[in-house]
Amino acid sequence: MARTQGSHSDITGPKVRETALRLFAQHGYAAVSMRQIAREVGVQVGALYNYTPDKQALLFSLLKGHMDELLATWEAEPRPDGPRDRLEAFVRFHIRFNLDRPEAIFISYMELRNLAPENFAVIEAQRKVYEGALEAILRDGQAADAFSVPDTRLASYALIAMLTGVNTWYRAGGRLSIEEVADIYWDMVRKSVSAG
Amino acid sequence: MARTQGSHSDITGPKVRETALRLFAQHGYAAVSMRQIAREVGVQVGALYNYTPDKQALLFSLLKGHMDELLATWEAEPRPDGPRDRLEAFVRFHIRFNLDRPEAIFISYMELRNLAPENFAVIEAQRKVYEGALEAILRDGQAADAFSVPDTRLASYALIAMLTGVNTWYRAGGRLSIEEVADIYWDMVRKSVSAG
DNA sequence: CCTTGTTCTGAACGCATGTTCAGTTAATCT
DNA sequence: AGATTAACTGAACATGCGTTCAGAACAAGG
Repeated sequence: MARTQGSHSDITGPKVRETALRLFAQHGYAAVSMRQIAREVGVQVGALYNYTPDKQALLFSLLKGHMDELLATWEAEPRPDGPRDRLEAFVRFHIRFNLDRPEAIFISYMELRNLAPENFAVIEAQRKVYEGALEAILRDGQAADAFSVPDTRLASYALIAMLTGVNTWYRAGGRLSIEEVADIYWDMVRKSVSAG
Repeated sequence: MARTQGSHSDITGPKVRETALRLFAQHGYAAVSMRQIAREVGVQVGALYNYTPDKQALLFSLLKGHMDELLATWEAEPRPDGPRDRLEAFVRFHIRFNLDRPEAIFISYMELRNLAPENFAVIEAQRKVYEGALEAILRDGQAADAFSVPDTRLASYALIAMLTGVNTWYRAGGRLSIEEVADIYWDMVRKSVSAG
């Protein structure tokens, strides 16, 4: 046997990526085999290599695609005036974006160490750009006396961790909507950087 | 060849655990082989099985030991009066404890999914006990009007994530001491649960 | 010194891994 | 309809995996 009925790269290609994303998120990159991905896609393992040069490139491509989307979406967001509203926009964007694609978020935090060094450097640089946006907001707010944040670098780490943590417990269909969650987190963030 | 000079279980045993902890933290459980552990310990792979029935038990033993220590140490901590001081004690304890053993903390968050289901249940229950202590503090503080935290469950998740995130960036010998870091985090936590 | 028990080696087991490739079939183009 | 290209199969490759075990070398106790 060989090429199967209805087979097409426009279908199989995305399917490979979706399946890999799901399995990597579920079991971890190292614990997932190419054969396992192939089985769930519905092809033989050799066929996967029409869509990725190797397993490592598949992981990198998923992470890179995710980071590109993150940065592009953030760039396209409306940019309110004033540090307070800007911070609120960041908080709500981050929570919404994260909860909309939990698997991609998950592997982009968990599988960094499974990236080859040169791939890691690329993703890490993109993450720094994104997190730098938050720190810039804090710095501006501090300079304008809108916030009380002596160490903006550290505060940005603290807030990012807090916001990203939402993915560890939130499940769609729970008792809170994404908007309600964002409200509560924004309230805590707002107070944490206030003069208090 | 067989038993080597100076070999003793009091030496090799801990060495196996330390090495496994370090390698699991560095590369992930699934990516580390028993042969790799053996090589760094300085024995042949078969010798490892004098110290663990299998690889899974080694991971579980490390996580279990860590959680036992966490709970025992927290129980032994002084328990100040009043929600405010109690929260401060928790924050400072958590940061200090985490920064003192970054590798154990790291794998206890990253390798949960590599635990067999029955092992996972044990660790998860212990973690709930620990995180429950934070939520209890928040609940008491809310009841006593010391805090303004409408959703104590969610707030406990948010704070735990924020505090645990310190391990992702803190490196010993950096520009801030552990005490200084704890001061800054406590300031943010205090404000985030205040009436603001 | 000799025995007993501990600790380790070296080799093997069966199986899974990532990757390659010649050959085959389906889809597409002329 | 025939030729060409795209998509996939099935099998193979070398390597690595977790685990087991008989036997050898060491340490400890009498």
